[in-house]
Parts: sequence; C-alpha cells; structure tokens
Amino acid sequence: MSISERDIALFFLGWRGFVDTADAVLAEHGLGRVDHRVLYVVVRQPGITVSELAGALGISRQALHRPLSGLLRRGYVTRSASARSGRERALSATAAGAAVERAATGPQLAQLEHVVAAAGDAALAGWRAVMRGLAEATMAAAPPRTRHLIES
Amino acid sequence: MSISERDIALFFLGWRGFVDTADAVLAEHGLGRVDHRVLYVVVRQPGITVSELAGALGISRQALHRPLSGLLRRGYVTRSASARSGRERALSATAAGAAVERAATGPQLAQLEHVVAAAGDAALAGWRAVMRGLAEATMAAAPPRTRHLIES
DNA sequence: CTAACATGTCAACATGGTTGACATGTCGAT
DNA sequence: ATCGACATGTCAACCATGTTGACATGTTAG
Repeated sequence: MSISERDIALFFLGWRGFVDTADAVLAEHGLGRVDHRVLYVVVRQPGITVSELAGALGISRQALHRPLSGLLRRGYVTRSASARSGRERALSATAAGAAVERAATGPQLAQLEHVVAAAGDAALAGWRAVMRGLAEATMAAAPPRTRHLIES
Repeated sequence: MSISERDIALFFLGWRGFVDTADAVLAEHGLGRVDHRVLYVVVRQPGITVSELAGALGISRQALHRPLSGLLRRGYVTRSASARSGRERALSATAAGAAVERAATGPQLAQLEHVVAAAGDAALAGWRAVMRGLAEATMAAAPPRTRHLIES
C-alpha cells in the first residue's frame, strides 16, 4: 500500500467536512473561522501574548489585530498586563468566550468521535501519527506555545 | 483511547504543513491555491463541466470565473464544446497545465510518502479511514464527479 | 540614557469567496 | 415552432482573511 494521488483529494474533502461543522455553529454567533482559532488557542493557553498567539496561528500581528479587537469588544477575550513583563499583554478567554469556543469545537469532537467509533481506535492512532508527521515541518518554525497545543 | 481536544490542533497544523508544501511551488509560478485545486480536478476529470467543477471545489460558479479565466488565458486549461450537450463546456488541462499541477502536487505526495515511511502502512490505512469518514457528510451534497476523485 | 522589544494602529493591497443581476445560446417538451 | 428550463459568461458590490510597510507608545535591559 502506498500513497495515491487520491489521498490529496481525500485530505481536502476531509478537512472541508471538518471545518464546515464548526462554521455552521460560528455563523450563528456572527463569528468567522479566525475567531474560532483565536478562541481555541486562548482557551488552552491562557496568558499567551499577542505575538505568541499570532505565531501559533501562523499569521502576522497585524492580521490578528482585527479579529482580536472584535473578540475583546464582545467580551470573549480579556487583555491584561503580563506577569512577566510590562510590555507584554496576557490574553485570556472569558466565560462567554470559553462557552462559544466550546459550542464550535464540540460538534467537531463529536464528528471525530463518530468517525472513530466506526473506524476503530487503531485508525485514530494511525491518523494521529500521519498528522503529527505532516505538522512537523511547520512546527519547527513555530513558537514554543504552538507545540504545547498538541503535546501533553 | 479516545478523541482529544488536541486532535483539532493536530488537524489544523497537519493541514497547514501540507498546504504550505504546495504553496511554495505555486508561488514560483504566480499561482494561488485555487488554481492548484482547479488544475488538480481538471487533470483527473478531463471533460468536466464548469458547474461540476464548481461543485467539486465547493464554490460558486462566479467564484470559479476569475481563476478559471486566468488559467485559460495562460493556456493551462482548454474549454471546448461538450460531447453530450451544446450548452455545456468541456474543460481539460493542457500539457503545460498538467505539468504545473504535477509540480505542485508532487512535493505533497513526497511529503506524505516520507511521513508514511516513518509511521507505517497501518497508519496510512487508519488515516484514510478517518478522512473518508470526515468527508462523508460533505460528499453527500456534492456532485457525482466529486466522489470519483477519491474512489477507484 | 539609549537601544531593543512588544504592542497598537492605520493604510494600501492581494486573494478567494458571496449574492444578485442580466445576457446569450441550447435543449426538450408541448 | 415556440417557450421554458438549463448551462454558461460576465459584471458589480461586498465580505473575510491575509500581506507589507509605516509609525507611535510604552517598557526593559545594557
């Protein structure tokens, strides 16, 4: 068994199906994909700085500015002084922010559970191994906080 | 073993690593991600119609118009009368179009091969099973030609 | 004190997508 | 033969997400 060109289509279609699941929920809250990604990281890495967050998402600080401002304005994220340094800001999710993140992430987890229930635990292990491998290259250039997202 | 929240991050990072691989090549040719997707499908489904292509990519006919015009102008894709019906157009890739598609897809296949060489064939089988499951929901609403992309 | 650093913010622009509207040509059914 | 449904081409206005470049402000380290 070896790699087929179809695996590329499979990857694309699988990713699309997965993303669509969250999009449906996010639309009800007037949020976009970026907002979901920001909330996802901030919920799991409370106290993360702006630069670290931008690095984890793989976008520039300027690209982060608009969506982050929106989340701050809606009260989903708070920005406070960092404990380490006064020039850094510590970002955290509010209860409301964590709730909306959970609302978007939950269905995705359920979808994965459903698929794995049919495919088996061995399939999940294989899926993780391949995904880890693919993420490696990108991870090397990413800030430390990024790695925390997928490691214990 | 069960689904973890980290699997979502793993999925995102894996997808990003995979897409970045093709992006690097595409940038050298002055093409974008859409162009790659269009070429990928057209190469594998020669004679596909405009509507079918839009459906397979999951975008509107209007969204397809700009990138497709560009690919026609550059001579990567041809548009001819359909054999079935005079109101349909049959899209096909030229030799140049197939070449640039191969240049972008090749490194992605190599990356997958590399990862699977380390993770093992069982991991690949598991990865495919999970991806197939995730693609299912989306596939149901997609045109028949879409399914051909991942089936024999 | 000064230079490096983290941040906030604005502007101009690229890419990829949406909906709506309208014209053209073709096919099928009456 | 006409008429409606269909596939397409194309334009416009707009949205979401990203880029680079520039510049201001406050903070920390040497």
